[in-house]
Order: sequence, then structure tokens, then C-alpha cells
Amino acid sequence: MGGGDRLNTTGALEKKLKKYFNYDSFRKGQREIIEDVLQGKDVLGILPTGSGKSICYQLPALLLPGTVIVVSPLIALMMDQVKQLKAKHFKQVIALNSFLTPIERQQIYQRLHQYRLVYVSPELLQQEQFVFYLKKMNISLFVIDEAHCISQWGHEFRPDYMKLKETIQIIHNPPVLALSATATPMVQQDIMKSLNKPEMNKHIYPIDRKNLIFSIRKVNEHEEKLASIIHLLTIYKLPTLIYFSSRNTAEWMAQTLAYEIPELRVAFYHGGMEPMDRVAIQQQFMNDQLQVICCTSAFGMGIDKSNIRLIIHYHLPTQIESFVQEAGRAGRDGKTSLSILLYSDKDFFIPKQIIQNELPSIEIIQNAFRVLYTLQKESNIFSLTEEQIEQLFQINEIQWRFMHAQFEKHDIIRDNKIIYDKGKWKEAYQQIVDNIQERTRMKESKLHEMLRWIHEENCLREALYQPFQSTFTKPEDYCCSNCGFTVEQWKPDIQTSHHNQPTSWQEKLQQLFLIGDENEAK
DNA sequence: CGGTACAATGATAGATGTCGCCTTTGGCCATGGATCC
Repeated sequence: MGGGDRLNTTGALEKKLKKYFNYDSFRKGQREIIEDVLQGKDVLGILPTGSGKSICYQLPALLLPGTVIVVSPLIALMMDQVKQLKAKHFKQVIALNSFLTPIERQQIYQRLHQYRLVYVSPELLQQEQFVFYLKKMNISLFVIDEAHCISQWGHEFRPDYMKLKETIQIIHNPPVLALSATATPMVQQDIMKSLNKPEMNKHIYPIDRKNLIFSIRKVNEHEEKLASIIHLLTIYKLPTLIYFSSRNTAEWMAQTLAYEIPELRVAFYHGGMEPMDRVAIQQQFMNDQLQVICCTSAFGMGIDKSNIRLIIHYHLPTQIESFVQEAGRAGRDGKTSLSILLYSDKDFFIPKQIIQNELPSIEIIQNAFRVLYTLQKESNIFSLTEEQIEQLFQINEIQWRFMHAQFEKHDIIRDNKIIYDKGKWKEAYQQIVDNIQERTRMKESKLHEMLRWIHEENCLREALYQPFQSTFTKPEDYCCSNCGFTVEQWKPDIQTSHHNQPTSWQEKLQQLFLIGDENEAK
């Protein structure tokens, strides 16, 4: 491609950007990624939150012939994006999910090629019927949004994330764009490996946030945590998230706080709640009708509230990546915000247990092979209900998902049939066991990394970002509790965070037109 | 003892009735979209 062509392309890019998204210029990273994408290269993009990642595929969707497929981890995220695009008069876009009736779904499948942008879950990509239609289409780009989910969820919790590489093959190898706001070099490697794309063009930008203050407070008893939280919430009436590793504790804290601080508007949020309730709580928090949410890790992805000022960790996550994500939900507007982790030595046990429960034990694997062998002798058809599986294999649903994915991977179960081969089974058993041991070791070392950070004596900021990138920006004023910061000296900017502050007419108009946050975050 | 999602299915309680039925004022039946496991 000659220089002249390049210039024309660039001009066209900006024109489209203005026309469809009403931005005058690109933000850092966007142009570089889009140019690579338009040239058909495979791209891995790590851009900080609020930097307009979605433009990186939405704009190419308008320019490229054919359809762009976007793999998204949450239905709510897909719906949100589609809503925003439709408000911008980008109509050839759809989110496919279980909210559609089977009839609607059929109709959409048949005219799928008419859409420029199609959002799907990784699970849907395993539906044969859906892939049947995809195969016949011209797919110009295959996007994985929130690509760290491959690494974070794909190995056990949502194994369909690990099958994306097969889908990419089946739909005739379109260019791939993987995007995330949080990925250590290790996670980047994992993403590229699981997509079977070792040669992706990397566009990595720093993700450190200089407006966040990091603070760790060590306590002896849980009562001290409660006292600390009550103290903090009495001083600071700010949009706040408190993270827990257990649903019960989150509920208990919400109730206790409501009792202890009567004027506080507080709620709890976790994955075990009704979908309707979850949406309601989230909305009330967004609209500043709720000030504090006691939540598990279920609360976060897709929460686009710019003025969260305080993140408290009552429990510690199993890895630094999760902590950075959760703490990073504060101060999206760039204003100084505070992350406080409350730690007692006993807390080590919870993440340790969670890690242990994620994968089946060796005994369970042995038993599973025995059970499968017995079943296979009677009939090679594998059809059991969930209850039967839990009974026979002594396993929970999540562990079974992992096992089932492993059995399919090693060709022990195929199309609900058990295929017996002594040699193959023996080898598969060894590989599965090795895999589990390796994964568990890795998780434990990640937990230790988290604990090492908690016990760090030098700058917390430096130690926190060190696994992610080589450099970071040191703030002028407050840095962390190891660099002389104490909670008492913090004077947050109350102006923008107080719920009674009237929003400007521009903001109201923006909300009305569902234009989203992309203009505000600087 | 502890956490994350999606899709697809079957059971269930509650609303509806392009003039539902029968009769007088609600009770009963078939139907098929939400909701809960």
C-alpha cells in the first residue's frame, strides 16, 4: 500500500469517526489498532478502561465488507453496546442471546449476513446450528472483547472460552482482534496461546492509574474490619464498593451497616440474586440512590460509574489481577480515589479454599474414570441428569463442566457417547491429572503473589503494577500507605461525588441520548 | 462453608379470553408467555 493510499484511508477514518461517533480525533492507541485491523492483521490490544476500546472494532465494522463478530462475556454488556450503537444510528447490529425466542432467533440466523456487527457469547459459538450459518458468511473480523476472560474463566469456569480457536478455524480464519484493559504479560501469552495466534501484533498501553491511592490496613479480628468500615463510611459519604469473597458475609455486612448507620443507603449484590434485583441495585447505584454496595466479584464488569471514590476489600481476591480490576473501578473520572484492603492473617484460608474447590481432586478423577468405564460397559450412550452426575461422580456442577470439557478434549466423550480405548484413557488420565496439578500450582503461586503484595514494605503502587508493566506514573501528592499516606489526611473532592449535586444539562442530555461515557473520561 | 455466566429445559402459578364457556356473577377450561428450579 502506497503513502497516498494511506493518507486517503486516514482521512476516511476520521470522517467516519466524526460521522458515526462524533469524535474529532482518535484517542491513544485507537488509530494504530484500527489501521492494523483494516490491513487484516491479528491484533492484541491492551488499552486502559475508558479509552474507547469498542471503537477499535465498531469503526472497522462500518468500513470492512462483511460481518464483524464480537465475543462478549456478559449479556448485559452486549445489550448495552447495542443500545448505544442504535442510539448513534448504527442499525445493522444485534446481540444474540437467550433473551430471544427460538422463532426470533431462527429468523435472525437466516438474515445474519445483513448485520455489520454481531455480539455473541462463547457458549453460543458452540451451537452447531448457529455455526452452520456463520460458516456461510463473510466474516471480516473476529473480536474477543474483555479477552482476559479467556485466561481468567476459560480454563475452568467457562471452558467454551477455550474453544474459540476451533471456531475461528471453522469460520475460515478471519483476522482476530483481542481487547482487554488488564493483562499481564503472562495473561497476554495465555490469550495468544489459547487462540492459537502466536504472532499477534501487540498494542500494549500502560494501565496504571495515578489518581488511585492504595492503602492496606492489617487487623487482628474481624470486628476490627467492621469498626474500620463504619469509621470510614462515617467520615466519607462517597460512592463506595465493599468487596467480599462470600455472599453471606456481603449480606451480613449490608444489614449490619444499615443498622449501625441508619441514614446510609446500602445494599448487597451477588450472583445468587434474582436478575431483576441485580439490575435494580446496579441502576440505583449508578443514579446515586444507593451509596454503598456490599458485593462479591459478580459486581463490576460493565459497571460504568465514573465517580466511585472508595473501594474497600473486606476479603482478598485470589490474584493480583482481580484486585487491580476491582480497585480500578474507582475514580474513572480521574479524580483522586481510595482503595483500602483490610487484612487479617486468617483471610488466607478463604482464597485457598476457593482455589482448592475450583478443580476436582485426583481421587475424583480416578473415580470418574471408574464410573465412566462401568457405564460404558452397559451402554456407550452418555446421558445423565445433573443430579445423577453429582451423585455418581461426587462432583459439583462447575467441576463437572471442567471434567466434561477434558473428556471431550481427550476424545473420551464425543457427541454424548463414551468411546473406550484403554491406551488413550490411560494417557488422558495422566494428562488431566498433570493439568490439574499444574493449574493448582499456578493459582497458588498467584495467591502468594497477592499475599506478598500485602506484606510489601516498599511502595505498594510500584509492587502492584510491577507484574503488569515496567513503568508507572508516581502521583504528586498521595501514593500509598507505605509512602506516608494515612486515611485521615485524605480530603476527597466531594463536589462531583455527592448524590444531591444537580447534574448539568449537558450530562442530562447525554444520558437521555444514551451517548455513554466516552466523552467524559479524560 | 465461602466466588465468577450462559443456554436450554421442564415444572408451576397466574393471567387471558379479537365475543372463551355457562349464566347473571363468578366458576371453570384451554392456552401459552413469565418465573423458578
